[in-house]
Amino acid sequence: MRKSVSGVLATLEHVGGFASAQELYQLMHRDGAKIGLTTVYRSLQTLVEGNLVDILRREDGEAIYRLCGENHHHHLVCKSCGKTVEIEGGAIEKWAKTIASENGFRDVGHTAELFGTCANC
Amino acid sequence: MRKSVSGVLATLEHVGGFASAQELYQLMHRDGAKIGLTTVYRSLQTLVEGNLVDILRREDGEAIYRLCGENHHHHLVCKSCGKTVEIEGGAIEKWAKTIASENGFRDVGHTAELFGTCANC
DNA sequence: GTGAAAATGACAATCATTTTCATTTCTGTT
DNA sequence: AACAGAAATGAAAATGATTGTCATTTTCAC
Ligand SMILES: [Zn+2]
Ligand SMILES: [Zn+2]
Ligand SMILES: [Zn+2]
Ligand SMILES: [Zn+2]
Repeated sequence: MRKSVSGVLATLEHVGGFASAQELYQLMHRDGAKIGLTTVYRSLQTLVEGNLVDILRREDGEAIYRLCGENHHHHLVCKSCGKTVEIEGGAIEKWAKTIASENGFRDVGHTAELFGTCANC
Repeated sequence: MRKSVSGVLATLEHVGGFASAQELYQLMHRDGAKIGLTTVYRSLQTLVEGNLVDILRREDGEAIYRLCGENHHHHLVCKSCGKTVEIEGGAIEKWAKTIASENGFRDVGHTAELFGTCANC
């Protein structure tokens, strides 16, 4: 694996959760890495193509990345105050698998997010 | 309701499924409507705030809109050839409601999409 | 009719992402 | 080592959706 790619991968491991390309770029620079923003984008693309990293979207459309195989969960987000609860998605995982096999699909991933108004709002 | 807002709403009804702001703007112009792109965005924002319209994201991050309460379904998309299957999401609807009430959330909506490789690819 | 307030739209600004392209680094060959 | 060609890099420009600005128009209550 290219040095730039493994550097981005290491940074993603270090943050633990989600991070955008811009955030990763800033983090790497704060740690003294000499990598360009373009290369961060290219490395992320490589990692996504190699199924090492998942890509999802923030609510504003910005792409965020996370390691595959990590503690997989979903989110329940309050539209008003932003409060976020991490959700175990067992039921959804099962559903995704069922639907996939019913339709002859392989290597099926999924996104699922819940959003509403929390008790305080 | 403002004229511009109901115009956007009508266009969204007419297309039936998902549409981006830019697409709606073009459609409305093709039909002779004199509405600015800015107002299309503002009307969509109003509709989303009024819970008349849902907002999701295309894979490239572009925002797409659809009427709430319409024949609600999810998608199973082939990453390779783009083949798309519409999915009845009964199990997900139930899951969303359960999670929401367990966490004291109200007015909970959700997004859920499946993506993989179809039998032909 | 008057004037305040809301709505509109042209245009500019913003911001993530992609493209371009010149330069640097790598890799194998003589 | 010297060389050539390929791959990788990054700075800067281009792109494209979305948002902000602000002068003008429309609406509405009095
Ligand atoms: Zn809240
Ligand atoms: Zn899941
Ligand atoms: Zn396919
Ligand atoms: Zn659903």
